[in-house]
Amino acid sequence: MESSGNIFKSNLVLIVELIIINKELIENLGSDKDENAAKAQENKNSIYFNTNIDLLNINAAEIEKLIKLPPDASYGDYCVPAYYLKQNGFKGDPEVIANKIVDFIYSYIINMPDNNADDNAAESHKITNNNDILKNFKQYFVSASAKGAYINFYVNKQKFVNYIITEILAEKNNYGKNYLGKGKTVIIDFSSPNIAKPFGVGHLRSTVIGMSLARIYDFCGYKTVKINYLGDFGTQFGKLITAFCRFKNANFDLTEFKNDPIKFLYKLYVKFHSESENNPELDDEARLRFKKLEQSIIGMDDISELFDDTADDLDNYDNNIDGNVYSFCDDNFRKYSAEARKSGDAKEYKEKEYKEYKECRDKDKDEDRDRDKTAGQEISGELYLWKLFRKLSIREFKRIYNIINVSFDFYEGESQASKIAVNLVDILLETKIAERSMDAVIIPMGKTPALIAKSDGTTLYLSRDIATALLRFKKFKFDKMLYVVGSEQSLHFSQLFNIFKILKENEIKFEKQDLFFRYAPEISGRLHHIKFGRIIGMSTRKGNLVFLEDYINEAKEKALLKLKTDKQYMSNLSAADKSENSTFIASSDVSVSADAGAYTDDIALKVGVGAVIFNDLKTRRNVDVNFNWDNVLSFEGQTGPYLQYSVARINSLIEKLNHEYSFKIKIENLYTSETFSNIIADADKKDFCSISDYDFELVFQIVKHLSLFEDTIKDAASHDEPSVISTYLLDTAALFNSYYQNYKLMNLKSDFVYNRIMLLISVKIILESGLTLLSVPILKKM
RNA sequence: GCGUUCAUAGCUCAGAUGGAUAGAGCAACAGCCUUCUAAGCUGUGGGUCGCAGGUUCGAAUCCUGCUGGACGCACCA
Repeated sequence: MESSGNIFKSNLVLIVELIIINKELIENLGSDKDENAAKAQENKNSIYFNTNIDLLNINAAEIEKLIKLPPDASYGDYCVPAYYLKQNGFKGDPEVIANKIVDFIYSYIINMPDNNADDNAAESHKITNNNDILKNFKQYFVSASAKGAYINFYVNKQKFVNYIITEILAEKNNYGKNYLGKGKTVIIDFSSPNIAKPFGVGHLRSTVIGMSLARIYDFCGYKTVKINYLGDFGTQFGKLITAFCRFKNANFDLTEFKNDPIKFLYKLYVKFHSESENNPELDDEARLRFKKLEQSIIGMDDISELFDDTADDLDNYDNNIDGNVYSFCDDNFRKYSAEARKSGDAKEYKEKEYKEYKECRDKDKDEDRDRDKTAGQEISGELYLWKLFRKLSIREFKRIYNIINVSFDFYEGESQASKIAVNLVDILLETKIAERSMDAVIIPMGKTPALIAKSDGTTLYLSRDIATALLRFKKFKFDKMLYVVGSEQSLHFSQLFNIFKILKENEIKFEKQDLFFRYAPEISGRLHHIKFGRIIGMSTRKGNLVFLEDYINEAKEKALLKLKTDKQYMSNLSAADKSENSTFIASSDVSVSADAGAYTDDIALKVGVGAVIFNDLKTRRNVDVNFNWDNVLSFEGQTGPYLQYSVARINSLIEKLNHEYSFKIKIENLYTSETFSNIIADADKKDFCSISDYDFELVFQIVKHLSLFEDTIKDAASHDEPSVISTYLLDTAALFNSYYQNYKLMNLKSDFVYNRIMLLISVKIILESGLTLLSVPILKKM
């Protein structure tokens, strides 16, 4: 299915095609060679220029790029810079070209009387068709002018307004959708918080940018897969497990662990770091514990049960916390660790470690089924605790994501890939793509080689990422994969992408490998790092790290304060309490009987969330943002609440007008019913702009802006940049608010008001679509 | 030192294949709630687009150099 697109623009495309194909004629206009004009004068019904635009070997999308918007509405509604046409064979001074083209448009199109199709029907089918192009152009455009090097076109404003509004009412929340991604799959890897740490604002940007991109790609017809790649692996878990076991007898408060496990673990982690400064033995133990963890996982035949996110184990944890948790704290580990360190010099020690590690892995290859059957019972303390921390964290993350309208199709983790990563390292060594360097394994490239295995044989972030990409390609055959990760990891991703490029160059070496590894060369070119700048100066007012929830709560409190001091809001709220039929509450989220306090609370939360999310999406990704509490907590100007407020205002206005004029427009069914189908059916008769020129210039400006929504979406998708939509929505809201303030609708003639309600609904549809794409909550009332 | 990236109004930012007069919002100042929600609207002031060259008919945008900031540069993720 094709998007209907903007008929004004597509007609202009056809005319530009006509212009290009008649290049020679146009260049000769006014010269001796200009015989056409004379002939045209003699016989107005004949066409003396080439109208067979099918001869043109350029597709419409390319032509569309030649069409721009003038910087000022007084210059025209669309324009074509004449210097752009030089790439299509036009020569000479752009100003002269522009003037000649405008002459051409007047003499051959605008001033030419309409042909009867029959006159030329015998001549050629194509010409008949193209006469329609000319007729359409005259219908949709009223004039053209040359100003400097530009050819400016003016639309028939009345038709334009009617057309766009009808289009929006017909398509509703599908307006602006396109099919760029039809049949394609895109994976979006975002958020990626670390297990056992509170969800900090550090991960907020990735989360909101990723979620928005997912919605945008979906809007563009892609199949999107949202993946949360949890930081659930690496030495840090060795540290955490070490701390959990070591400090359990010291300042260990199990009640705290039970009540808020994530914050508790975070404290533990901080404590580990302060202790390890004076006690490096702790770091050694942590590394070993991580190694044991990785071995436990690699030793498993089927790791999928580890990633089953259902809550069963957690119920068990809640009930048996004392017995279970303690039983897995392994005191003997300290002895083991100390002995290991004593056994010989460092190099020998490392080799011993690596040998043990290999043995453990090879056991798995021997397919020792009996051993695997009992693996569950022999679960190591490290594995148990890791699993527990992981599940607790996911439970907590899901709670937070729910608040900010974020969801995932899959929760993955680095741990899932470690087994494959280990095999992969071996293959890369075998194929001589990788080599050993100072006991570690590297892939040489440029100035900084990529390190894919540590000298003790354990995997690294990079090797796990290679493996993960393989796993995902096997599963989804994605066309594109976006990693929404901060720009500080640019080197990591350029190495990752480089590795896949190298694998592609060495494709032939993979022919003998398992099918799985033969995917590797396919992946090159499909991966993209969607980087974003840091948030600078982010700290609480007291100077500590900020957790997302505290951040949202602060915004919510501010909104609550504002609501409670807002006389209008409070009087409406109390009126709603008194009257069951109140228009105020009838279409709101909460029933009349519900507690007004809870209702207010809900609004405040959504305003706070809107402010927080929008703040991260309003500027372009790549720039570092200076964090400033006053800016974030401001609800005025270019903010999320301003947009939410605009929607609420539209709702309120429509409701009042609806009631006042008894229109019976069922706005609450806007997206679900056949609403407006009658209007759309006789759109030609319907006129959304006449009656008066009271407000028409601004109405036209608004509608013109609404018509740009489609292009805005494409722009946002092609640059992976949600802020394009943010900027667009701010302009939309500003136009609406200006209209709202300057043109009062109450007390005007009824059909005029009716038409303007259709305009308001169109604005509402665009704002709501846009806010949805950004995951900013939409409020019916504020 | 090498690499990536950024520098536009007092502040936060738009300005995306080079193109018409560089735009918004905050803040400042002056107005607007006996008619639709003032989380709003109207107006004023405010810019040598970091600096210096270069390419071009034309540069905030592209190239080079410089200055200043951020980030990264092998066993962390």
